[in-house]
Amino acid sequence: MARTPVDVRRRELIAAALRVVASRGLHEASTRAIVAEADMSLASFHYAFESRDELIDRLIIDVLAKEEKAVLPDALEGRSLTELLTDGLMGYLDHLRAEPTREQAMLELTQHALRTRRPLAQDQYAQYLRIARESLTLAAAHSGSRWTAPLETVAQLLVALTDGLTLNWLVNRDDEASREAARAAAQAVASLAQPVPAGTARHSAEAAA
Amino acid sequence: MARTPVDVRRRELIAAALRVVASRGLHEASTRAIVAEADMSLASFHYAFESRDELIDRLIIDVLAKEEKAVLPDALEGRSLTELLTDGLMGYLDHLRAEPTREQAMLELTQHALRTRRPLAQDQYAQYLRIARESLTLAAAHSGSRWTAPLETVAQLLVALTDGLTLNWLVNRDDEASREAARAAAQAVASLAQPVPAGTARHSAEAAA
DNA sequence: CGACAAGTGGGTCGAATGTCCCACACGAGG
DNA sequence: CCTCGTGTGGGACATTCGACCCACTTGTCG
Repeated sequence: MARTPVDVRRRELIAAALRVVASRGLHEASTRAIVAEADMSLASFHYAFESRDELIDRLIIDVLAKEEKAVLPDALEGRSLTELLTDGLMGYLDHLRAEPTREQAMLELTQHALRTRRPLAQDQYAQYLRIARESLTLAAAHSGSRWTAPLETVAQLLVALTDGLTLNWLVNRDDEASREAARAAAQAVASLAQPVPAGTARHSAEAAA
Repeated sequence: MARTPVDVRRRELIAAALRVVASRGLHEASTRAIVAEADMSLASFHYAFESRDELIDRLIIDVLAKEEKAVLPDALEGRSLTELLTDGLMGYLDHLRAEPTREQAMLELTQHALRTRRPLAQDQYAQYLRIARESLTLAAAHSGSRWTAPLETVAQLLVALTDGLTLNWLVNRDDEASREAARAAAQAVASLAQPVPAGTARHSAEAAA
């Protein structure tokens, strides 16, 4: 009998649940499918979690917390804003291409939350917005530009774009078409900024988190 | 006993299914929930359709065919490209605000198709692309501009944007924020076009459907 | 060693699901 | 009138689901 403390079992179950959702979809992620993936018994499931719903909630929160990275370009100095944005989006596309099922799982979880736990979906979205804001601020600072539209608005635009590009790629799986669209998107977003005249550059402390 | 020919019963069932999906989500659209909504017996369901899956397929195809309209601006002459795009997106947002559950249902159906009937999802996406192309061509022609990026790419960008804005609004239900984002989006997309010098204007026959 | 909490396994419950069956009600066509 | 094909109703089926229960093992701590 493999005796394992509850909290590690919880982690294992959450990880297994994510794998099942990714590979077979949320509606196939039954308690039995999850425990099979985690190689446990049903009893262990309900020992670790009150209900399936609680696990799904935890899964959303968990997966949400680890979405930190991505999108942030590798911050190369001296590149134009368009280049930085393009790099960022391309990096995201690479990540998407590497783990498409994961991103599809995220989408399904968002939609599930939208029906049953709206606040969770809003938290998720707020997280994306924060990352977008930071990336945009950084990109503007490093390329010597400033946004002509409110940062919050540009961030919303960027998030909407990544969501849309994600769906686009997930549906068509057309790398080249998605890349073209991403390039155009970067150029379009960059048009919402203008160069800061040399000398009036504001100190980059504003670009912090 | 209400004797009804099969084909009208099929239509009624599809309509009822859409209402159920919209109000309660795809996973709650069981055969029983649907026949209850349509006020029929279970036998009528399986007399009209082989299986639930067949109904869902038909629902996707059906709902897909009726998505024609929207996004196309009311084509006012003499307005700038940015204005036309803004109008188009605003019109879409209004539509979304008027029938949020329907659009949410479309999203769920797309995602379902993505897992089980990918070609259907691709058809749906191709349909969106076609509408976007037509709208963009029309808008450029009426505002005396031409796209500096390939039309197909700009269309992909526009579709991605509407998808993203849809998700954004569905999650946050913040009318003003979404409108701001839409305005910024219109401006950004418009930056991918440039005015056609007077005199070199191409005949607008190219703008036809 | 003995008691007790923590963790495990297997079986089971009621509810819901998709599907199917069969006896019946009609209207049309002979 | 009878018959036959198209619908219709009310169950019934096996399967799956989430949840739970209880008897059990194992480590820990006194």
